[in-house]
Amino acid sequence: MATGRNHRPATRSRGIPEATVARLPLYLRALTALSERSVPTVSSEELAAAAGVNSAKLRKDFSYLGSYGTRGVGYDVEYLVYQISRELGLTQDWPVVIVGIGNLGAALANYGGFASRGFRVAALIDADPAMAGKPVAGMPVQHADELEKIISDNGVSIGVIATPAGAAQQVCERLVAAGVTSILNFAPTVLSVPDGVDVRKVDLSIELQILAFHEQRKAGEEADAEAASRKGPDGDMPAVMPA
Amino acid sequence: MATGRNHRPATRSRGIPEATVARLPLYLRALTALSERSVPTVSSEELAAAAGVNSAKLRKDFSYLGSYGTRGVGYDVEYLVYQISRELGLTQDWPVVIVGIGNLGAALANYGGFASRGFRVAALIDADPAMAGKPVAGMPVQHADELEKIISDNGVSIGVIATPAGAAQQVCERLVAAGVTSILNFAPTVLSVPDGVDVRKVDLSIELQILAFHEQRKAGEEADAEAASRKGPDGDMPAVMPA
DNA sequence: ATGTCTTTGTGAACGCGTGCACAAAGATAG
DNA sequence: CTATCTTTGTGCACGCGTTCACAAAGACAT
Ligand SMILES: NC(=O)c1ccc[n+]([C@@H]2O[C@H](COP(=O)([O-])OP(=O)(O)OC[C@H]3O[C@@H](n4cnc5c(N)ncnc54)[C@H](O)[C@@H]3O)[C@@H](O)[C@H]2O)c1
Ligand SMILES: NC(=O)c1ccc[n+]([C@@H]2O[C@H](COP(=O)([O-])OP(=O)(O)OC[C@H]3O[C@@H](n4cnc5c(N)ncnc54)[C@H](O)[C@@H]3O)[C@@H](O)[C@H]2O)c1
Repeated sequence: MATGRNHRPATRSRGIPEATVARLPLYLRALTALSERSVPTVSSEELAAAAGVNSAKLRKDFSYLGSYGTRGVGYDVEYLVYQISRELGLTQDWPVVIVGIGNLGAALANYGGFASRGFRVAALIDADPAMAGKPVAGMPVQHADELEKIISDNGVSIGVIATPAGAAQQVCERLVAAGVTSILNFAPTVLSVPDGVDVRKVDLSIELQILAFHEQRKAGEEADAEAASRKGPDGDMPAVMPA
Repeated sequence: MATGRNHRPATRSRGIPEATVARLPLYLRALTALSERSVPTVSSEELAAAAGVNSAKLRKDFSYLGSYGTRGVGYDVEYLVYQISRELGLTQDWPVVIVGIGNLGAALANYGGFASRGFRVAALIDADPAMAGKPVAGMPVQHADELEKIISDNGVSIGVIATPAGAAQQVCERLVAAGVTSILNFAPTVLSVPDGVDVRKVDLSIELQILAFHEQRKAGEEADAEAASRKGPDGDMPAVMPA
């Protein structure tokens, strides 16, 4: 994702739409749960309910992968787990580095959900000399000076940034220069990267603000319903622009 | 967001599209940075670059809020900060509770970015009796038994779930029953909620899997380019379905 | 073998979001 | 006051994603 670009123009990789790719992990999680309960087959209706999506959407999503269902029966759970895993690239091992081992970075390092799929934390990296060598989640933190060597030695292509916002762009550039081509960014900044590098962001603050917007709207609608008969339809908005 | 529904059918609140709402916090962040540098006005082109979006998109987004720009000049930074803050509901105080004070919950509690906008951590809640009373981020953890009282006493309408996946749905139901109408979910589960309750999810595992997909595709394209002349266009896929 | 019944896979319609391109607005200079 | 120049606000077209609705496919019973 390059500077200022946040939607993929023609990246329907092998014809698989981006929106579908984003839902495959959801299906995979639901299927894994079924697999653990030894359920042999599942219908699109049942699986869709478990994944929290529309069944027509699920069938269309699967149709991009191929015809893996059996009409009148449904989908073979184990087979579908394998197919989706393969499509997502989870049949191979993905070494990941986490940069910035503070509150959040340490929590991520301790997170078990990493290893559960093919992701393996290859190294924890921090710029603070006091952190170097300290064990976090049973793994010694390495100094940022080693970044390039770590990436190269372990063949890391996915990096997680959990540094303060001010350091994120610089860390990003070092990661990319060292060979990382996918970045998961937790710092509240827009990252600029060259073409061919994917960036996904997780931003708590943005999520909360979106919730606040809808929350305010709900409160406003209640108030509107109450005050509807008293005033005009327009609540309170200065029509003129100051300054 | 009700069970299985993940896009808002007719929620263009006052005509503001959901996609626009999701970008407003991005603009707000860029504008705040400009404001701190005492920049008086900014053009759509400059602001769009700072926020990492297309300038036409930015102008269209702002047009949903009203005509706040001046042709030939641009937008007044301070005024726009105020308007967007107001639109997002950030001019008021939003008390938030965090449920599940483990690795992640503690990191969230320690996160400074919460208070920077109108969000205030009203309480930290955990089910573990050993946690009760223990200070985290300078605040005593309260036991889950107190959940309903805390929500009610503080007028909390936004809840953050950072419990294990198995507990999330149950915690969610208690939050909703107690009056919470917006939930930010970090647990890897699909939450079922009644109409009128918004759920947003943050899922590290899904983000990584999406990155892995594109990563695999990049690697595959390189391999394809290399092996293009040797084999047919279809790499390796069993055409038959087993079992 | 034939019929019934379930469920998939997909064609088609629709709506939303994006980005182009330009007319209108207003600032600024002469 | 007029001309020029910059930048906004938006009409329009296009493409993606979602959903409906149904024909085709196959399982299963008789
Ligand atoms: N804590 C949260 O819950 C939370 C939530 C959302 C977003 N964030 C964001 O995540 C980031 C980290 O948050 P945190 O609470 O862990 O902060 P923190 O201050 O606890 O940790 C940051 C760590 O990054 C290290 N660091 C600084 N510069 C570095 C560099 N150039 N290279 C390598 N390491 C470097 C620091 O030494 C420190 O250990 C911040 O950008 C924050 O805004 C945090
Ligand atoms: N740690 C991460 O980086 C990370 C990343 C992504 C997702 N997650 C998810 O976030 C959640 C929390 O992760 P974690 O690493 O902090 O786990 P954790 O086990 O460290 O913490 C979970 C906490 O929730 C508490 N809890 C359990 N049941 C509860 C209940 N019914 N009510 C209130 N509290 C309850 C536990 O006592 C514990 O303190 C998990 O669902 C995990 O999958 C974590």
